[in-house]
Amino acid sequence: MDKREQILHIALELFYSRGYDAVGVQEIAEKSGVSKPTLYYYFKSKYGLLEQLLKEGCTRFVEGLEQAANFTGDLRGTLWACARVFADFAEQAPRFYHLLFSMFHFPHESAPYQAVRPIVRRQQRAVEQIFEAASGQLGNMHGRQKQFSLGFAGLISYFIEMKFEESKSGEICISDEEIYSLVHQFMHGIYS
Amino acid sequence: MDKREQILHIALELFYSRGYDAVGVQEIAEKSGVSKPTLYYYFKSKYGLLEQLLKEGCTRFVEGLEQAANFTGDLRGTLWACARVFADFAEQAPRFYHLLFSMFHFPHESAPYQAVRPIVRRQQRAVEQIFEAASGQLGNMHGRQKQFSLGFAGLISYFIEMKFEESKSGEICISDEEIYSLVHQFMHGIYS
DNA sequence: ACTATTATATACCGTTCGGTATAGAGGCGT
DNA sequence: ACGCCTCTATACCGAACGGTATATAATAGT
Repeated sequence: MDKREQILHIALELFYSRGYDAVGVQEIAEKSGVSKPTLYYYFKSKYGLLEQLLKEGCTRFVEGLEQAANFTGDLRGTLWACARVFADFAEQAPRFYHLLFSMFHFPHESAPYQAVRPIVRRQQRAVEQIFEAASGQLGNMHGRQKQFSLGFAGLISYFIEMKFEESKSGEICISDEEIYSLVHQFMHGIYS
Repeated sequence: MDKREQILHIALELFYSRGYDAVGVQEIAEKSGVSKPTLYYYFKSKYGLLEQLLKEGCTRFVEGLEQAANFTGDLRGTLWACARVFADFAEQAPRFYHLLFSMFHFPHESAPYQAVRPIVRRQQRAVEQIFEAASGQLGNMHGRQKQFSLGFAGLISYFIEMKFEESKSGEICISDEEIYSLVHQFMHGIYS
């Protein structure tokens, strides 16, 4: 692994476990086996390192989500596909997933939130788009697209969070059935 | 306002807007109009200040939630009462609410999360208790209490977050009808 | 009046923070 | 052999960090 990758890897590990602000550049460099100027050579600042980390870790996820959110008439299927993208992401890159979603909730003026803001936006727009496209079919959701999209995203991410808390290894596995059940719950409530 | 209260007030404002780690004790003291040793006189450390802030701000909320979560046979009514407690809290202390819920998502090893952990626990237990009590009535939710409780909490907090993002003033108002609709959505899905 | 306790400030501690000036090593084309 | 570009380290910067030793007002009990 080259040094640049190594730095990103260690930074993820540290930001994940203690948070961006609580981790010093010094420590990242030392644990990566490089000196500080090397880190500053690749990423021009601590913030730049965070940005790059997010950018390189999210590309596939966000693109996958946008593709899955392409509504073609089947709401259940579309929601299922989106939930699957979330779940795959959380399975394949659990630390990264956790870091990302914790940053979603940071104070809006903080540096970490500034860095995730574009990703939050893209993710939210993708999910909203589903319900906007579907509102043509389902009159009763008119004007409630935003409520539904946030509700859906909230349901998914809380479910994944629950899986993390259950897991001892830090790794999780989410079956297709679980996702189906979750989407079903969202669409038809807890009684069915 | 006495100095102790003033410090807590300013600390809330600063932690809310930039996060615990990014705010220095110096700044809190200066903006509160006191010197650092005064701050350390009332709260023995920066972390102690955070703990005290959370404790004093949460007591009423958590107690209210535990009371509302007392299941007496009416699931819809119980969920409604709980959601109302969340909403009241968010209305009455928006900054505090936001700070608290952002800390729920911090890295588990970080100092801020250590401080909110007991509150998270109490809150989760209260909501779980509802579904455990209700599972006697509703066979189909057996074994899924945790999923439901996290799903419910997720739905509520995402809804409130949405209200915050819509609001320009930072203050929000959540009507009884909105809460009813939210609980209904949770129980019967988005189609009804 | 004397003493003890509470509440406050000045001035300082060592450490760590994010970031950089400078220089050297290694390959690479000419 | 020379200059150029990429990569890396030593050693340092001023500022800010969390926290404290010490002194002093003010208040209250006796």
